[in-house]
Amino acid sequence: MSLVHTKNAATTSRRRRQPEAETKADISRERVLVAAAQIFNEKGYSGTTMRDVGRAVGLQAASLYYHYRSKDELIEAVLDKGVDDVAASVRAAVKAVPETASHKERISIALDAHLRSVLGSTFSMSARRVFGQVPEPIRRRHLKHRDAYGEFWMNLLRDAAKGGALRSEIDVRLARIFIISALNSALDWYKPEGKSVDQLAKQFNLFITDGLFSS
Amino acid sequence: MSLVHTKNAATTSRRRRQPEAETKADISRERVLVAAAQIFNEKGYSGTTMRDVGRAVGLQAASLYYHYRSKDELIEAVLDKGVDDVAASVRAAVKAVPETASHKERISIALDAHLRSVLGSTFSMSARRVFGQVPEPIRRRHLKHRDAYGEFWMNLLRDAAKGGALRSEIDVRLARIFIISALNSALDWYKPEGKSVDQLAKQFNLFITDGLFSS
DNA sequence: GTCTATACTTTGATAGAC
DNA sequence: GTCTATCAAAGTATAGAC
Repeated sequence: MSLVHTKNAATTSRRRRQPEAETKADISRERVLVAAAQIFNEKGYSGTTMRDVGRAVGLQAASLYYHYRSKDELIEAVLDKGVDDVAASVRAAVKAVPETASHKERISIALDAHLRSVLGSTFSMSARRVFGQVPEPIRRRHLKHRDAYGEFWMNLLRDAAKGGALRSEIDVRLARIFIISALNSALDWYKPEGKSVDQLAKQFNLFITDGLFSS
Repeated sequence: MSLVHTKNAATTSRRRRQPEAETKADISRERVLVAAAQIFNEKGYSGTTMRDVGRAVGLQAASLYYHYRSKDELIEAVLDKGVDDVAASVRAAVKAVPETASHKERISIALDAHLRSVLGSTFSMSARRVFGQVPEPIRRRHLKHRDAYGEFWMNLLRDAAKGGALRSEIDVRLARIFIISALNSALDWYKPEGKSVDQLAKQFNLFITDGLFSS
């Protein structure tokens, strides 16, 4: 039957009536993923060993291979979840904006949602940290997830530009990268002990939409 | 006599009249450093082996230990040179600005110099890439170099704020981090095939000082 | 599903000849 | 200064018992 490694094939021994009952395998797999995100975030890609991850979930390193084929498959899952979660969260926030809102309002909401989402997710923290450390093939595959989210922002900005909301000298493509990079940079230095995410979001919004200088 | 590992003790066998004649050791040490920066930048901290570095300079891995005590001493040198070079370059550019210049002009110059310097230096590229991967003690020591440069920017911005050039709602401390992070982010995605550094600098200047939205 | 045992590989670093 | 030889440690991954 070979159910191994096939996340939802484990529906066999289901006893409850929920359409998506979680098997023990599902649960372990999930716990491993969460722990991996945590540890990759702390120690980086090469710095994290399968033994580390195993210890964190109370399993032997060898047992992890029942859930993930390799360390690389594991980190790829972390990476992808990192950006997909943020993308979903921002899309939802923007979708909730009334049609009547201005371009600036819409983009402000998106900025805010991105920052909050990113700072609140171990997966995106982890993804940012290890992205540059991961083997090339993984990075290449993962890039598709980033690009999809990047496209979303491109549309947001293109609409604003068409509506005449943006400065005319601006290269929209560059602006998109600038925005996302600036927001993500918070992952490198933000410490919850200082400013609240709320205050941070307000300042970033100011920096990005209005700039630093007055008049 | 034990001259080993003491960079300038090698002045013993000097034959030329230059006050700083380079011994063979100096030359090798330098070549190793440059190669290391290159390779660390490509493969990251744990991804780079002493064998890799040795191969790049035509030495055996073991021979590197004549010039650097350890892999960590080597990467720390790369890290420090990365930020020190940029700092020196930006300080020089700002020093050359006429006293009569406005705060905005001064800061524009600094932005420009930082971006150019960072994109032109293998050391700063490498430093950015590996900073998050390096053992904690190294990172901690290295942080002093960053902080020194950060202070320079703080003064620049504080002056501008005092002069009333900045928007009053702005948190200067946060603005400093925002600026440096945004500029450095170019290291992650800039490709020489696209826009020129010139164009890039102009756009960044616009984004940061004036913001994205018109009026 | 998870364990124990272990094969295999790679790495940072040292010793000592030249 | 650089080489050859080598070691000890650590890591990924597999095999097979339970």
